[in-house]
Order: sequence, then C-alpha cells, then structure tokens
Amino acid sequence: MCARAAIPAEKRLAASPVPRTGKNLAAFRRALLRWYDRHRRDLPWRKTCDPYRIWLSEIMLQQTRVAAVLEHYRIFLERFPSVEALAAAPEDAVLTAWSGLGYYRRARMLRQCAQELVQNHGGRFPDRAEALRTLPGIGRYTAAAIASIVFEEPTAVVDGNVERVVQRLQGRDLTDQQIWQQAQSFLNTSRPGDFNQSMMELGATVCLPRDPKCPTCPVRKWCVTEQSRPSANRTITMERRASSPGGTLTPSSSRQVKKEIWCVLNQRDGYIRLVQRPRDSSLMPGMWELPQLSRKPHRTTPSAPWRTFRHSITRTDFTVHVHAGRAAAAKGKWIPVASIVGLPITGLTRKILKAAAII
DNA sequence: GAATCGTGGGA
DNA sequence: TTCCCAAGATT
Repeated sequence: MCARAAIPAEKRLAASPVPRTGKNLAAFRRALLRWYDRHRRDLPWRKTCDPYRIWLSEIMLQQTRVAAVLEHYRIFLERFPSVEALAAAPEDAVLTAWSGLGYYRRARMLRQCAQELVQNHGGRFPDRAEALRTLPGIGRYTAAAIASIVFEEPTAVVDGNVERVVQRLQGRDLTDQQIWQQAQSFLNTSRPGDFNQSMMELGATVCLPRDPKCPTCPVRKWCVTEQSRPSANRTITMERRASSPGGTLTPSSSRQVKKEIWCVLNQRDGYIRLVQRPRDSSLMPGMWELPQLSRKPHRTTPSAPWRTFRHSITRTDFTVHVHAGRAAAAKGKWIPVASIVGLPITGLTRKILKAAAII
C-alpha cells in the first residue's frame, strides 16, 4: 500500500446505493482484500509506489497480457529510468523499447505525456484522477488506477476484469454507467489501490471469462451468478451481449481475414535489408520491417521460402513466406546487423530475425 | 459510438 | 487449426 494523500472528506464519505446491507458490504470487502493479500501474484509493479513505474505498468498492460509485459517493463525501465529520461528521448528510441508490445500509439503518447509532465508539472504526476485524465494516453481507467494505487484516492477502476466481476456478481446486464457506479460502491476506501487491484486480480485469475473457478472464489457467497449455478461441476460462461444497452463485451465478431505475403531476408557482409514504414501510416508508423514482394515469386532462387510464419495483425491473419538469399530488393536500406537493436522493428520482423538467429 | 490499433498464448 | 482474447484510449 502506498502513502495516503489528503483526500477531501466529501469524496471519502460519498456513498452510492448498493443492493447489500452495510454489514454485508463490509464483509465482502474484507473477504476480497484478505484473499488478495494472500493470493496476489508477485509482479514487479507491485513492489513500488513510484508513480512513474505504476504509470508505465498501467499503459503497458492495456489490452496486453502480463506475460508479454514483464520483459518489456524491465528493459524499458533500464533504458528510461525516469520521467525526465523518457521526456528527453527521441521517439524512435521509445518505439524501439516498445517493439513487440503492439499498439505503438501507446509508446508515442507515453513520451508525449512525459514531456508534458516535465514542461508543465515540474516532472511530477498530478495526484488526482481528474487531473491525470487530461494527460495524453491516460483515460478514465488509467487515471483512476494511478490515483488509487499511488495516491490512495478512493476512486474505483473499471477494466475488462472488473466489468466481468461486477456483471457476474449482479447476475444481469448493466450499462457502463451502472458498472462504474457499482464498482465505486464496492470500493474499500481505506485501501482503494489494493481493493481496485483485488477486483482486477479476481477477474484475471479466478473469475475467468470462459471457465470461472467459482469453488475457489473468495466472494462467491455474494455472487448471483454462482448462486444460480445448477451444479458446482458446471461452468457458466459469459453470454454475449450483442445488442444490449452499454454492451461492451465483444466488439463486432468480424471473422479474421486471411492474407498471404512474401518478404525477403536479404543478408550480406553483416548487413540486412530493411524498409521503414511510412511515418503517416496508421499501422505501425515509422517502424522497420523486411522488404515485401508484391506477389509470390516463381523464378527466384531458391523458389521455396526459407520459412513460413503465421502472424495476425488486428483482424488479419497473415501467412508470411520468408525467402532467403540475394533476391533483388530495390526498396529499403542496408542496415548493419549490430544496429538493429537500436531500431524500432515490428513484432513480425522481430519474430523472423529471432528465428534466423540474427538477433 | 463505432472503428481502429498488435501481439502471443491458451482453449 | 481456429478462435478468442488482455489492466483501453483515441478519433
């Protein structure tokens, strides 16, 4: 738990109507926090109260699994140990450290935010969610997460986990507004940061989307969904809310588009041929990748691809044939292999170069 | 409000 | 293999 900041009394005492008695509510909070204290995962951003590190973890974790974040988090902090270091860095350096994590706009806004903090806030983070919310890349969730975890502001977070947990507890569909309201009413205002994390942790490790582990759930006795389950051996999965008001579970289940592409892994004398995506591209702008062929090669040597990868980007499933050798690659630049580590390359490129033992 | 933005892993 | 995602924010 991090140091408490001075929070106005009216906010601390703000009470929303809840469908439980005060006694039940207190027991619910106690049970969840007790479970969190005993079972929470040991994660690096849970060992610090440094707002810079908490902020970085929250941005990296947006739509991204913990396992994918861990290594990037460590390396990013080595490279940019402070807001000042990040603010002073070239954008490409930040993108390089972000390479492979995806959603690269997060990295650019992270740097913009750092610059704004240095220029307008003396390099310090605002301690209230309302103020944090105005910074680049910080939305409603992230603002509340930083404010509650770092500064102990009693404000609830709602992410995908919390949404699912609240819906299950209630056993019915709620609008976004109702979910935020419910989360706020559940909040333990003595330990808001820990309580928020306990709700998310529950969703991430117990109240899973498809196969919730109800028998081990610390708050099952307050859960309408669990109570209505016909048998402990059966699992209830989240039903889709395709067209319900406030429905946010699954955004249009458009099926994946399949595409086949060919690219060239062209090496010579310690150099490799790479091309930079347009700076104004909506997809991975300014990042480097292997030169692509417009269509399947049929007269090249060798004609068979060196290797084939599968890689999905947003809604497109790519089958990527990588051809090795000296195929003419008019586009791109010769890049020294040794300098690739300092270049923002796409996740696919990283995957291929690793498979080729180049990086 | 809907569309968009990456990736790797598990069921 | 295929599908579904995971600690959202922006436009």
